[in-house]
Amino acid sequence: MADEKKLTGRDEDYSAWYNEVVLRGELADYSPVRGCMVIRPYGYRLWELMRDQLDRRFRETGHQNAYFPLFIPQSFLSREAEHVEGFAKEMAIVTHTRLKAGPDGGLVPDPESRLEEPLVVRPTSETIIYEMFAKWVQSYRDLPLLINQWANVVRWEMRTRLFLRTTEFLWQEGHTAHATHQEAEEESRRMLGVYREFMEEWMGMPVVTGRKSPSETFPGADHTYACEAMMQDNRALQAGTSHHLGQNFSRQFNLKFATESGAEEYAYNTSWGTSTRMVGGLVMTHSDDAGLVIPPRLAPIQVVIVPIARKDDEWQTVLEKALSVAAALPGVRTHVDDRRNLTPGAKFYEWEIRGVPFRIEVGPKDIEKQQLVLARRVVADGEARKEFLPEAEVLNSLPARLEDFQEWLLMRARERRESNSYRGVTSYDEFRQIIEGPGGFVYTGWCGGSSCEERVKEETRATIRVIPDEEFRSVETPKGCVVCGQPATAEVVWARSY
RNA sequence: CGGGACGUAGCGCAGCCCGGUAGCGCACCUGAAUGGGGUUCAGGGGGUCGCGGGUUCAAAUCCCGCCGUCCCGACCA
Repeated sequence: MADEKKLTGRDEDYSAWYNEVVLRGELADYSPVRGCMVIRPYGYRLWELMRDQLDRRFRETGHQNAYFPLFIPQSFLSREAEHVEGFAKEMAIVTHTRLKAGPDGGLVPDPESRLEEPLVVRPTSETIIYEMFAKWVQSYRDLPLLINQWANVVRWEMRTRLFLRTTEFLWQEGHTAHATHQEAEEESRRMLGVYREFMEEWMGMPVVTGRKSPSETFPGADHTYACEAMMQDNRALQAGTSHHLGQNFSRQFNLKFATESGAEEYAYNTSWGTSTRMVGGLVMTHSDDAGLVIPPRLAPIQVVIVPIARKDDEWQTVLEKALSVAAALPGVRTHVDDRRNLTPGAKFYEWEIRGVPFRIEVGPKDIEKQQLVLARRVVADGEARKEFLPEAEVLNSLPARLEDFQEWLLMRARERRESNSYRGVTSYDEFRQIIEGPGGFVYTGWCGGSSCEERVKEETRATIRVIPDEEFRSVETPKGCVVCGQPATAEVVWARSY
């Protein structure tokens, strides 16, 4: 029976392991609607903590929140040709506004209520937002216009997976309008940097940043930047994107402004987004065979305190001590597990599967010795799982220990990524052996041709994740394309992805 | 839309081949003892066996049809 409670091992079946960790960690649950997800309170709190951090950064960089409609007139989508082509195949469409009794006793849409123009449920909001921007912008003095929206969107994907690809998901989409190409370019780079900083410093999830190849560019964008993280099965996860839209949308939505010299010009737009998918990335970056591992800065509960007692009179004393320990940790998100009907061991397992960074145990023996038992969710090889420390030391050192653990998780993830990255690969055979074997990030030269990219995708299911930014590039300039051998125009990162 | 599997209690499953009182584990409820790594014992509640039809004295079990779910592909800004 103990076996039943164990998780599927990470290395045995990664998908099953991931699902179990998410479900049993109580982040989310399946919903009656296929492909949709219920985010449970614990998972939602985690999302709120992420959201608050990002939102603060958006405000610090001059953005304001606003809200736009869920429904978009179908015709809006079709104004930008590439945009509609990219999204047309995964859309939910509203065509009627009433139901009536059908011939079989069930309900059918009332034909008389058919909408003249169908509404699509937003898969992203560029069209409706730039329609509004066009009304708001008259002069260069109205620019830049820096808006962000927290919302839900719907994309009717064929196959879904908790947090990583759900039919409906929560996200944030920033939309901006600028007077010049350069300003828009700076904006899209700036917001990519905001994402990267958040992912590394708060999620402990290192990312490779760079530009997308044309085939992976957002439909309607001039070019797209992205943050790519490596999961524990060595596949890539696109965790955030930032698009420079050029004047593609402003031309279609008539978003014009008067310049200083009185001339009329189309604005330059950017859009950028991150979603609840980041929660999945967090899970697949740190968690282990015992369950979730949540970095301290984002953990809904940072320290759980478990009182331990045999008899009722002991319980009162021990519980009071547990509460006083919690009170002595201001600014730390603590939780005292005062449930009387569970054994301590059962509680330990439960808080481990929920990824709480630190656990403090308080028993009669500890009170006597003025000590506490401290356990970190994950320790380095060879380190003790539990420490018996004087109470004062635990209280004084906890804030620093939380920060240490945060840093340690990032470092561990970075080391894992680097040991599964292959630089300077020149032979296609070697390339295939890596992708089809252990997997990982493979850095090679690329001629820039889409046919080489397509061939790799067909043969290995790997794609170009990014044309990496300078700091991620290997030292030598790539000599030739790993596929066709022609002169390379850039170094690229290949991987199988989610 | 192709290939494969599965549908029995909230969850995980056995039973089906060979038709005959619907079972097990976990979870849940009650009581007692327990409590420093998944406590133990005793008692209890919970089911149109995915749906429809057929064969039969009798169907979870055999036959036919349908529906649904999952996995692998295709798809995935």
